[in-house]
Amino acid sequence: MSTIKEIAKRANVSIATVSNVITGAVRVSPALRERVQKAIEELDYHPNYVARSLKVRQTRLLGMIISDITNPFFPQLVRGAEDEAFRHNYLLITFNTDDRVDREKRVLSVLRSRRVDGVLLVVAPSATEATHLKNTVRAGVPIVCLDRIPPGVEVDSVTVDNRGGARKCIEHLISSGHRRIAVIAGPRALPNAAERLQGYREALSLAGLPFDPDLVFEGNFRVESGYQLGLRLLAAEPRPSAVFVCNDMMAMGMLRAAEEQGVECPRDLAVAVFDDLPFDFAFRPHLTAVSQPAYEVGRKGVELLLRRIEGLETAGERIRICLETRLNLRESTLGFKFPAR
Amino acid sequence: MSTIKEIAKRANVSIATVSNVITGAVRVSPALRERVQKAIEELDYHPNYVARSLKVRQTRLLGMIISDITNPFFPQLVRGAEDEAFRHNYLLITFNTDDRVDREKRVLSVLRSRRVDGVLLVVAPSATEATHLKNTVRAGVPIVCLDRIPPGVEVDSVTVDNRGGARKCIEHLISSGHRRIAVIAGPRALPNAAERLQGYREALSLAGLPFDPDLVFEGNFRVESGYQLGLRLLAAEPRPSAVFVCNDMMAMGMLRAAEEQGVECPRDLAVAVFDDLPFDFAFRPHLTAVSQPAYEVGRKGVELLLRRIEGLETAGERIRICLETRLNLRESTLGFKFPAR
DNA sequence: TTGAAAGCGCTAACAG
DNA sequence: CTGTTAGCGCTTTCAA
Repeated sequence: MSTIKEIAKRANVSIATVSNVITGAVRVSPALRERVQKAIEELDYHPNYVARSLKVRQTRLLGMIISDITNPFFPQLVRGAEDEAFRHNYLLITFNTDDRVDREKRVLSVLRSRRVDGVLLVVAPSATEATHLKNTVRAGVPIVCLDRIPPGVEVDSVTVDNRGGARKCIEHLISSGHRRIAVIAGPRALPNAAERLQGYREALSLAGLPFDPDLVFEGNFRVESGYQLGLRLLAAEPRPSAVFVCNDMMAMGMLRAAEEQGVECPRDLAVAVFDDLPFDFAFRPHLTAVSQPAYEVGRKGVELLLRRIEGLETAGERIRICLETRLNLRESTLGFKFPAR
Repeated sequence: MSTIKEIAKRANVSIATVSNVITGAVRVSPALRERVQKAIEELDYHPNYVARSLKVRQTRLLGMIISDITNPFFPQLVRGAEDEAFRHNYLLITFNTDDRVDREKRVLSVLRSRRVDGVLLVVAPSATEATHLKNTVRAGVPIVCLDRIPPGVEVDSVTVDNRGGARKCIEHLISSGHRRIAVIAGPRALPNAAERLQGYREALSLAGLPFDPDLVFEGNFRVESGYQLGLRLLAAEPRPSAVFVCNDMMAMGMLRAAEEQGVECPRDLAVAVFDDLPFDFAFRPHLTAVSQPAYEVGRKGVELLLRRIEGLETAGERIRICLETRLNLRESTLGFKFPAR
């Protein structure tokens, strides 16, 4: 690969001049500019961005840490971030932590060595305090948290209204006549899981319905736990007429459990889900779902991060953006009919 | 952020010694090593990998170019690549091209400037010759193509056996008694789409069945085209008893079309798909599908790429790895019953 | 405008 | 074993 020196020699100018035509920061006479451009063309020259990064102390690299790209919520998120980043000439380095804090720590350390200009982070749930996050922020690496807000750390974030989304959803079930509404919740250590459960309780309380702890089944957001809890839930006496499942993965497990037990949705059981799969229309039945603006979370996350990086936001003032959800009503709840008494 | 100089000063050693304890390449006495490590700890020092990259002419960065992370085939692919890369201390920079060649060109140029050590590429289909690929290879940047092999370029690749997978699938339909089997194919410009169609024809031919061009519907791998072609297909007279859809996205469109037209699968129509969605168990009906080892394609792609980078493979000899598919039989075809005559 | 030169933070001879 | 030093390829003063 050719270097700036070779271009300079071939074009008979100094390396400074080559640099000037490339960056465009300083005016260069048309004659020289043309000679330089010709040389660049002929040698298929691609300026060494590593050297540039070292010099200008800016890599235009962003780290993106998520839990698992294989979880259908994340591709949209990542795509939104990538599009926005690329638009501003930033590149994204992505990582999966599988929600493990040790992975997160290691990745963050790697990213600091790489001198990324900023980090987009979907935090791994963790009971212990987040010193690795604080260290990173203190070292001057801006972090924007997506989807989840880590407790006890002052950090910018873009999230969705989990509580409100869940509440709307439960209100729909209540107004459809349901009274015994079970919930398959996420791990309580995850703030947004907790918020969804809170929305559930809030809706009940607003409607004057009692909260029954026996109707709360706490899972871990994975398919398998949805399946196991689904089995337990279906065995409850009397069986709830509706379930609210707090994420898509668990919903799929739950649906499989129902199928196995010969419980038909929506005939025997209304099901509503937090998270709207992009492929819902291929499901039977189509699921009533709280839809999150995942693409927008990623896009806005980068937008905010870049403003931080460029110092456009007031230092010391954390920004929290919260996006709205939408409730999509479909047959998994609309198709349920209460038996005539 | 602190530098190697500051560590050296604090530990009272030369910067070379600091470098030596970090890289571990040269022996350092325990006393000095300890002092250095203490200094690193205290200053929360993270070696500047940018500077290192410049010096050693190696970034340990891999570019990964896919068409769209939002397409459910790719997350697995990317995950496999990322896991394998990270295991070897390489990082992945990912891009979406939406199958547009202009994007691909631009991305490749960016990656060359970034001095990535290698590129994993899912090529955008293109009629024109791939000079940008050739240039990149000629410049010494190893490329491994995944999933698709660009025609006319000598390049390593990891793909799956599209032809064989399709053939197995059609053979299953034939042995189930189907004779009028339609196919919703991918764009013929895409080699793997062409291969799937070829597998279809091969199976027919092997079974001594005639090939009917009217039963071939060429789409573009997107949901919408599956839907449109589905409508046309269902209107054919006499209606085929089975359809083979050449990717998951089109299958979903096709299923929607069937639902709208009141054609029930598998009662009225058997459906088989190339691509097995990870969420098939949530679908009704469960789909008979040709499953691709996407994770493995990504993983093996990185494995091969790293061997190239490290010069372990014979130069000038291109390597083509082709992975097997698996046919998963499910109710979308098994549930079909031929009417008694 | 153009060019000479210093230096970004690190590694790798090389000398001691 | 430890330290000195010359770059890696670029940007950016500063003088001319």
